[in-house]
Amino acid sequence: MRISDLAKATGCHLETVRYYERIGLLPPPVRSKAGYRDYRDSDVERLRFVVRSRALGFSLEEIRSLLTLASRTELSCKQVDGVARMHLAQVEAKQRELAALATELRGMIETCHHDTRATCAILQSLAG
Amino acid sequence: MRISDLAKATGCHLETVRYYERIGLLPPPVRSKAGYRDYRDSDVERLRFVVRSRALGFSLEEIRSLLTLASRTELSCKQVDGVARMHLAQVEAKQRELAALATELRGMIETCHHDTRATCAILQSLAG
DNA sequence: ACTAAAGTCTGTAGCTACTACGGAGTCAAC
DNA sequence: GTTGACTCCGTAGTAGCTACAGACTTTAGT
Repeated sequence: MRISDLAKATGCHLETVRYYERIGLLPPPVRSKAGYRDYRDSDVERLRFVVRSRALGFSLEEIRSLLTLASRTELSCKQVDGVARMHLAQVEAKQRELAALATELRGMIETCHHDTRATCAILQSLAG
Repeated sequence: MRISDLAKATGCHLETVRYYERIGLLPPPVRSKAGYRDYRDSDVERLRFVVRSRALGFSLEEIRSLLTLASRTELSCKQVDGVARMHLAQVEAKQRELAALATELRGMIETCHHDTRATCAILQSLAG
């Protein structure tokens, strides 16, 4: 399977596949005589895992950890759970941050009387 | 006023001040004989505007626009309003995205029976 | 067999918004 | 005069890609 097939099978951008290999997130695949990358089904699985984890907002470092953890199937999944909970906590923190932002932005926008910029409530609010 | 004073007065990191100057967000200030930057009160105001806008999540390009708009005090603030509303819409979009993420993460975490990694619902969910 | 198009290779540079460094010069206090 | 704090500039690093350029290979069509 060539790199474009892998990309299609996973929904991952082709250049991103090479990037993931470069940073060691994907193992270097076998090469054809001409030097073309040749992927297996297991590579599709691994990259799917990465793509799905990225879609859930995990960082590449978190994904690296998850992949390492996943490889030892016989051990407890406590640490996996830990990574997921930690990430959820970060997402929730970001949610609170954005909620505060949105409230403030809405306040600013509502206060504006749509007059000239000299008296614009938005600009005044941004000025502090 | 020297750069560290400006930084203190605005809560902006010192190196960030130089960065903002380099990218043209702040005007190059007068220099002392020895080449040290010498800031005025108007620079404090402008940088405060930038810092506050950044805290509200505006991008540097949006801030650049806002600063340009703000300088023509006699004109309507319609465009200012537009920038703010656009930004709010982006924040709200991000909120929806994070809400979906959080829901999915919570589902994953709750489904996990805390057994071995081979049967871990989190890992299975990430695998697709 | 020949050609043209499509695919692949590597390495490098760009993006956002900073932050950190090295090595040199400057200023203020003791 | 010397120590320490400050400032200067230019460059490189961060995350997570994405986009080239220029060379090579494969594939499809004639």
